[in-house]
Amino acid sequence: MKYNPLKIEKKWQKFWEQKKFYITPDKAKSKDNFYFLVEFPYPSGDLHIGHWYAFSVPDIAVRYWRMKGKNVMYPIGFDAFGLPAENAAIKNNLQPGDWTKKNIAYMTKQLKSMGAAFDWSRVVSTIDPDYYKWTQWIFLQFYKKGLAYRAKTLVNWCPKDKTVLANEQVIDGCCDRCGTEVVQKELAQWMYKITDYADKLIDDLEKVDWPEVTKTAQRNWIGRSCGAEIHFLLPNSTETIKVFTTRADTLYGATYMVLAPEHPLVTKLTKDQYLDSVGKYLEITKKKSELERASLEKEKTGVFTGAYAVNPVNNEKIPIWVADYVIGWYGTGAVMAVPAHDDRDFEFAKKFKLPIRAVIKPKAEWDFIGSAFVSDGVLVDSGDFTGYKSEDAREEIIEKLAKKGLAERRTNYKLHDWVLSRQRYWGAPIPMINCSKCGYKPVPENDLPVKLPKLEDYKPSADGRSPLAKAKEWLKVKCPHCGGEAERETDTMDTFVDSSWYFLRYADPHNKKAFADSDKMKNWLPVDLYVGGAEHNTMHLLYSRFFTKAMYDLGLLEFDEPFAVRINHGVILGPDSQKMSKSRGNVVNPDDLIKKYGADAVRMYLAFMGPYEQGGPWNPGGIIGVYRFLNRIWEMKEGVKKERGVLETQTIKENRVEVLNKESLERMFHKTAKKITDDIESFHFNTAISALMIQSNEMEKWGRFVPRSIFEGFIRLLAPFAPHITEDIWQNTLGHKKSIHLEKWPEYDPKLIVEEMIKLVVQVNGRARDVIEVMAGLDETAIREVALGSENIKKHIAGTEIKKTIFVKNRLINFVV
RNA sequence: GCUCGGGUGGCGGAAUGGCAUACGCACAUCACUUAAAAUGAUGCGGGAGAAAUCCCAUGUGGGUUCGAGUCCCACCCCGAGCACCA
Repeated sequence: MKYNPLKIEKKWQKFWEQKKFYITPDKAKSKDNFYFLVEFPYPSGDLHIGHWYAFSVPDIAVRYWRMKGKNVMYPIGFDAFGLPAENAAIKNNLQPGDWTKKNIAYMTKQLKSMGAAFDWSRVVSTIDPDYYKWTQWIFLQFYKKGLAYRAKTLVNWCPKDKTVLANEQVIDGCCDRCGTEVVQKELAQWMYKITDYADKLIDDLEKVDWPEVTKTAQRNWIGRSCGAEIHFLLPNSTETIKVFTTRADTLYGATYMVLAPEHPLVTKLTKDQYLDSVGKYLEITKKKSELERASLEKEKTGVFTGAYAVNPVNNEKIPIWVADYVIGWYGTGAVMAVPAHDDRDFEFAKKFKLPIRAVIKPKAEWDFIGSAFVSDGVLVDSGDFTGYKSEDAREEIIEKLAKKGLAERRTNYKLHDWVLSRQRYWGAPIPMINCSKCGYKPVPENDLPVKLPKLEDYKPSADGRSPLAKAKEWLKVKCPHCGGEAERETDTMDTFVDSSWYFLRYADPHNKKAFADSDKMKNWLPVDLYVGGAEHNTMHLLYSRFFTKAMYDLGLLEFDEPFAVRINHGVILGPDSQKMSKSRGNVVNPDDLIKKYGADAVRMYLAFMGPYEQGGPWNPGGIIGVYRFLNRIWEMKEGVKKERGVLETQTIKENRVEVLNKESLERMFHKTAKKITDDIESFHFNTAISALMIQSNEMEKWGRFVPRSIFEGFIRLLAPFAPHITEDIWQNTLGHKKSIHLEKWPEYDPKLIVEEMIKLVVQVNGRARDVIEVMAGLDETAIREVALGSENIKKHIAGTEIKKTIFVKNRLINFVV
């Protein structure tokens, strides 16, 4: 019978489902638990090859750890609320709920065709009221502790999607969903106080085994910088202007000050004759978009206010300017400008012909005409501090000013609080009630969930009012405080809120009384291994860490980092090396591939094509290689039905008879088993598959005489990679009664992976000149004798004297002449 | 500009400081076939040579070492993230 993947795969998938193999108990006798998490998909409607990469490749490791005797939980779910689903529903003229549920049903079917060891009994969907009840409940716990609050601030507004966005969702000034340029709007929004955790979020990165890229991305994103706020006095006034700086050592070089246009003192301190020009400047900046303002290409602009500030270290009067290169919300919105030691100030000073005064010098003489000197050095022209090193001067100057009340140490962060409210329909309602008498009051926990009402017209509106405002009946509610007439909050939550705790729910997905039972969480959490895309570095992964830390502080969790180990997978690109997209027409459809080659071949090829962290373009011709490999295994099984007890056979190669003996094949098998064991554990699936191919190439030489014991071991090694074909061979051909996926992983014998005969390289002057086959473990004297017997070596050292011999046991001998 | 990755055959890629190019794809020749597909065998970095064998080659230029794709220094290119954050 020919290899027919379609037929056998369906059959075994059904078998596994009926036998409930992958339904993971919370505890299993004498087995350690292993929580293996992959990012749950967003139900876009169709499984694409990227999903296969994300789920079927890690499934190799899942199946491996199960065979190794661990009780592995591999859950799956759907991140189903959110903008894209809603936009798709609008486009298709459907209810978002109908659209999403249809997609979930279809994708569930597709996911099952993957042959992954998902535990379908734990499936979680964020749109399920039983789920978002707890999303709302967690919000209320945060609210009670002041970690969720409402405030009016400048927020990112997407004019197309008609909603606010978190800072993390603005990419290069544009909405990360639709690409429209984001505008700044002052709106009252619900926020999570993630900034309270800025330090812990940076410092605790030490505790986790995550890729360095992810860690640095998070550190950069949080952007901690330690420095001081320094008070500049205004002449004839008690008022001061505070500036934030990390370079107090350059204070003597401050020649002017710059306020951001948003700074509250700008109009107040501007002198009469400058009011016109400053007013005009403020007008112009207001019209600029964030993107324009942030553009580095444009020339710096600014105006003088006519006012002066006094430098606290030397009582020098310096002019105060307004310029939009200073960011209003960061630090104090005001900076002291030290053009000699800051690139931006330098550029500005040159343009407006402001003085440039060097106060830090490297050892050598240095001229500031060309550019600013921004490194640390030694202070010059700095009063009492002349001669100090930068790093000392910083401390001392702050210290001195602090004593006079003119400075205080300060740490600033780039991180903003997380704006979680969205003026859109398709999300979990924020469980708050707005009473005209009492203000905002939380929905009593007993009334949760606040269910999302069905709305005929759920489209967003331009005025920033959520569509839920149209649900008149739903809106009306009694104030939980005074009992009077009140209205529900109409904003919904950002989807990232839903996904910030889903991994907790998998531990206890059907709990009606709590988001998860604490004993059940003990079984599984924190997550042992989390595999997902690098695009979540500063979003989902940061938010989840924040949730975990906040919930830990609330006493809801017993750990403060959610994911012990993180692996980022690469992205599969189209054959043209471009990102796959329908408009480009370079989308690879996994369903077609399965029909042609089977799920085993698809998963194996994805694992084989390169390092998992790397991803890369899909090569349409490549899959045939693993397909052929599986076919050869399929053919090979025919000869193995019976153990023939053959210890030796032969094959003819290049007209030479090659003698094959079972012992050396056995040794090779143990080496292969070790290689594959190590490779799976380190996620090097491509080299593991290569080792499988090498082993099978060797076994093929045996024709119909492949020793059964070795073949069975091989099938077990192959099982995590190609679960269907191995199951079929295991049960149907080899006649085992139980599933291969309940078998133990082959343990290799360390004694057998040591070769008896080894190929030892003979070098002359570090260049390989011969290879000799010798007994393993021979010492230098013996090897030297054999090596010097080689004709080619004799030739290379003829007429010269051996000055030195380098000998590496079992590897090489090198004669230096 | 800063931070983190990476640069190896026609292609995807392999190599604890020790035979560079494993494994696979593509390609070529042969076998099977009326033919093709499938399958199998052989070859496949460049150069010289009948061959044995030798020389050159891991982005570029230096260095360390008996020996460097691997370590160090400088530079070039590609990718990702951050970016007027004081």
